[in-house]
Amino acid sequence: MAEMREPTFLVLTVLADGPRHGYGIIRDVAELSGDRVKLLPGTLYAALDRLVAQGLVEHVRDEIAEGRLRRYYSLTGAGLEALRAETARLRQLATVAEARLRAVNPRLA
Amino acid sequence: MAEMREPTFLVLTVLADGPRHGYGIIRDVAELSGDRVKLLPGTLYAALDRLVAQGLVEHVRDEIAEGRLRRYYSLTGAGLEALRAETARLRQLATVAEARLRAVNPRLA
DNA sequence: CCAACATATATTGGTTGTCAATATATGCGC
DNA sequence: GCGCATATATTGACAACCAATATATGTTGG
Repeated sequence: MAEMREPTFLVLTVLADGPRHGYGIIRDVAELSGDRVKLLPGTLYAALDRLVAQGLVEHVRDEIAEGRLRRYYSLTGAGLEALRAETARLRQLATVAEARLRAVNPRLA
Repeated sequence: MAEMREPTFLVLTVLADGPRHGYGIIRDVAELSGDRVKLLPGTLYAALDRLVAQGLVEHVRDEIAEGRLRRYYSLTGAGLEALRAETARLRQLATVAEARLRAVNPRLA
């Protein structure tokens, strides 16, 4: 699996909690990231199409709520595995960088 | 500061340990990542130019070792801060995703 | 009542960082 | 002398993202 960027990672993370529709994902990503990441429509819908094509996400159903169409998406098994792998990679990156940063501090103190 | 990709992040992480020349960064990044990330020359030198232009890295000196030129680069104060911020962001991402993944497991077991 | 705003999906054009490939040159080992 | 590690550099292509715009419905406030 190729490199995954932050917006894509957060989409998968949100979907790990259960099916969501596009706009719901935008809201949840904003909340999950403390309003740091606000997905733009172009980013989100392109990401969903891509993730479906990659088999990490599937389009599960459509709903009409309050007159508006909602397209629901869900994580696949492969998507869950990809999220696990990606999370482990991020954790490892943070861990090695933190070790280096701890080693740097004393020299500056 | 805009989004930082993995190769760029690892370059900063390596430089947190002290000045390095380009090829040394390539070697250290490979080692640091357990051979998972092997920087290509195009990626590295473009990243160094960009980081210098952004003020996160500076070109400190040149050496000639065994007949070959070595261009040494070092983290700036801004670069160290950027690395700290980026590391915190990665840790936060990993943490929230891990929480969701822990919540998902029981439903599947 | 209508204007602004939230909800909801979609497309288009541009930017950016990376990959892939190629280039050049030196030192070392076989 | 040939290949390999060392060392820097450039070019073209691609993938994901941002910015902007578009369309349409429901809700809320003046």
